[in-house]
Amino acid sequence: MAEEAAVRRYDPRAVEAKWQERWEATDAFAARAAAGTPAYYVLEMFPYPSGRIHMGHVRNYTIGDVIARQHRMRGERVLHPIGWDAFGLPAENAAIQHGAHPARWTRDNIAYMRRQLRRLGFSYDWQREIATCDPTYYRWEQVFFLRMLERGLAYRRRSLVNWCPRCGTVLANEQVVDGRCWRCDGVVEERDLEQWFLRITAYAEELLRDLDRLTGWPERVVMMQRNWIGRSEGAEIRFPLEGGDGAVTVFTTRPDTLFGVTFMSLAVEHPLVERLAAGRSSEAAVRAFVARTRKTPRAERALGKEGVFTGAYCTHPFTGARVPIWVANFVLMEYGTGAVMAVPAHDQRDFDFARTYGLPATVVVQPEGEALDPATMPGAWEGPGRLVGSGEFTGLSSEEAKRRITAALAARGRGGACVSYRLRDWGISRQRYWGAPIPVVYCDRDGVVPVPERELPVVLPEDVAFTGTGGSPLAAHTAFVHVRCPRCGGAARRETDTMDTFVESSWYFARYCSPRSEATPFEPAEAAYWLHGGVDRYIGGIEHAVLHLLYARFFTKVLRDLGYLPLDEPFRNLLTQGMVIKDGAKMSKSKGNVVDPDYLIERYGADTARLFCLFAAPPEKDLEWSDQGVEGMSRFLGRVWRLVHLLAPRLAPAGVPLADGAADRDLHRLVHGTIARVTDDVVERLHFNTAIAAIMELVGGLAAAAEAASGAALREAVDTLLRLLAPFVPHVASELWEVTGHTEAIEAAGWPAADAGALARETIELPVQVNGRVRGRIVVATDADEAAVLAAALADAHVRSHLGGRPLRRQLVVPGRLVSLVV
RNA sequence: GCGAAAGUGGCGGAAUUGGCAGACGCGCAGGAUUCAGGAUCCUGUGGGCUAAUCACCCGUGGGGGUUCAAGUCCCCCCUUUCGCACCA
Repeated sequence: MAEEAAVRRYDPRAVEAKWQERWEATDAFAARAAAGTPAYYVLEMFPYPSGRIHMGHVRNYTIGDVIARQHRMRGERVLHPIGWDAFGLPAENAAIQHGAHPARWTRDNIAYMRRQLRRLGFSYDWQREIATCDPTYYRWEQVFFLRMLERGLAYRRRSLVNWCPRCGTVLANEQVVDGRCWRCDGVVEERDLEQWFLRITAYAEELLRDLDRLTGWPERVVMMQRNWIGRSEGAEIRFPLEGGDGAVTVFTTRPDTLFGVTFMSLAVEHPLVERLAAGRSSEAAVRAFVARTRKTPRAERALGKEGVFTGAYCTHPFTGARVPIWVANFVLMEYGTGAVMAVPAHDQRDFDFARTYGLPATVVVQPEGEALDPATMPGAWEGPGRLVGSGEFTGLSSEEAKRRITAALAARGRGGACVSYRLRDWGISRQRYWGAPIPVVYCDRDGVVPVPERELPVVLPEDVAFTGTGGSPLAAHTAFVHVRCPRCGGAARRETDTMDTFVESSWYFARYCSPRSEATPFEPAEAAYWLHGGVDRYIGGIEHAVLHLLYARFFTKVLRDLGYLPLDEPFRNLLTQGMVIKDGAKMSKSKGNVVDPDYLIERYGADTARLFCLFAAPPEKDLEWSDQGVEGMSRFLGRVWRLVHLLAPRLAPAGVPLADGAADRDLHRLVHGTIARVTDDVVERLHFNTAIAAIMELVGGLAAAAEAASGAALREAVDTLLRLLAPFVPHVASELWEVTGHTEAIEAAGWPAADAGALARETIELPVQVNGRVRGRIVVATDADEAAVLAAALADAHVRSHLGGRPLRRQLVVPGRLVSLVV
């Protein structure tokens, strides 16, 4: 085409730089509250400043940006902030290995990544940027900690932690993968340390109950949290020790099997073990077993059930029978009471253990239509049935027996109903430098003393030495460690552990409402406006399904109870985006299959990168990387660029009426059909791939109709096309908006509304089925009645030949859909 | 083992409430333009049968069922991915 030579070439670099500068200069995406105007808060999980962004970030933030931009165009006030989850171990490792101070390393990384995010054109309110390593941020975290300490929600206790000898540090549970360190792959050991805990278990019931309210969350995530909290209803039962001194208390979900108990199993860490074995012939064997088991990593313990008899007995609460007490490697001290009543006939673990050690089994639950025999059973019967050999409870169903036995235990003072959770309190102490200091000191006289609030923040000192050996550098910083006791003024020692970085990410979403506020963490008016019932849309990876998303829910409830936030749940709607896959595996440095976003922006531009991430798959599914797919998106934008330039001189001014005639009417209909589809896809379904497909069809239709359509119809079509494109590819849409004569920013143009009238058609084509197969198509008036449609169907020659003159057994007209004939 | 999600052309994917399977893109093929390549534009593209882009048959992991009509609903099975994993 001769005209094409005149069209300016599409140069993404120049276009994108131009608009990014303009957005920055005008602070275009500042979130400003406006009473009476709807607020919309869209948030993507903030990044760890690792050095460079990866394609997963690009995908995550592009999804959020489309939503933010679309809501802005709908006239809502949008809060779309960004920040940095800036504390963490990699910064400290960089210091040890390369000598760069964690603060410096982190700041440099943030600077580089911030530039990358700007180059992608994300519409953040940069005035609200936060970094969690900033004392003005973690200061509030220290305040929260003190408040939790006052309420007993933070407490100190000795416990077993994961220790990686090769890294010389404690690891969080989530950093232990199959018993090995996630970074060096070394075998993780257990260590007994004093640790700070947050009492998340106090909120177990509410955290579980409120899952039902999270209707905007993926069912999968709700399920994972439900399993993680792991609520079990059952009974606590006390078995008095023989000799009259105390009892073994167990938790069981199967009180109905109580009469089938043939022994007890205690965890090796159980406090009774030592006392029970003391002075007996079994003492040496028990000690050896306990010592050996405690040295064995959890993962290896699971390989076989082992145990040893303590020599001691307890007494059955109903029968008075002697029950031997064993120590077993598979019993967990952290769950229930650390002691299990063993019922080999009705629990597979007990069955296996009993087989190994020749212990007896007693059947007390008989399944319908079967007679179990302990001698011949291939395994335990764990299902329901009717009770046998269970005294006064014999004959009851297992469900009924659970209730009655629990009640009888309570009446005798031998136990009662009990609820147990799998959820454990959250250990937040980290023997690491690069984290928020825990604001307490230890005084020989006064014990644990909180740092007075007026002295906060306890600032993390920067003048420390990184040797990589001998524990946290903080412990060697004498000015930091040696302090006066705030209570007695005597010599005291400061806590040198820092907080788990998951603490910072548990409340950052709320800080964005008033990130510079110094008087209070959350200004009530701002929080009320933006957080009306939670973040409207939260977007991030499924890997946080339990940890971060559970901690943030917990923190929100605590902050509510402390009077800081009027909020029960942090995230109203959650979108978990899939991974970015290449050559069949998740993109990762170790697999060598990463695509560098910088390269992509350099070669194709940010708009192409964004468009590809959105088009290749719906957001919740994994995205398969395709170099050719990227080319395709680049081609599409080039086509739009040329088409709009070509049509620009022909566009009528706004307000000129459409011409009569099919050309304008058809284009008008296509335009409004596209608006309806794209709006539904973006707002309701969040399926950007089909939204983009619809826009592509509009581009195709527009190109085909261009010659016959009037300047007015072209104006409507081109303006609409650009507005629909704006959230996805904001730079090129902005540029073309200018090219087509607009002086106002495209963001101000608003989101187009579909005109239902434009979609109306005079005629409609319907398929006609004969015996369930399509045998013809008829064109009828849209408002034709059933008889007219049927007559048209029966008049179709091809349909008639398939009917073969046979009488109709059934005829069906589904209005607007099809005609179905049966012979 | 328990729990969940998924399985559709050569590939990514679409089909929103049971109503024309394969939208859109990639790839491929043919053509136009071009010295050539690239770029761009046009046409075709599930399989079979066929001279045919007529018609007909088959087709959404496999097998059965419900229905005028099933990718979609029901039952059984297979495969893959993810999560939890001795939780008493």
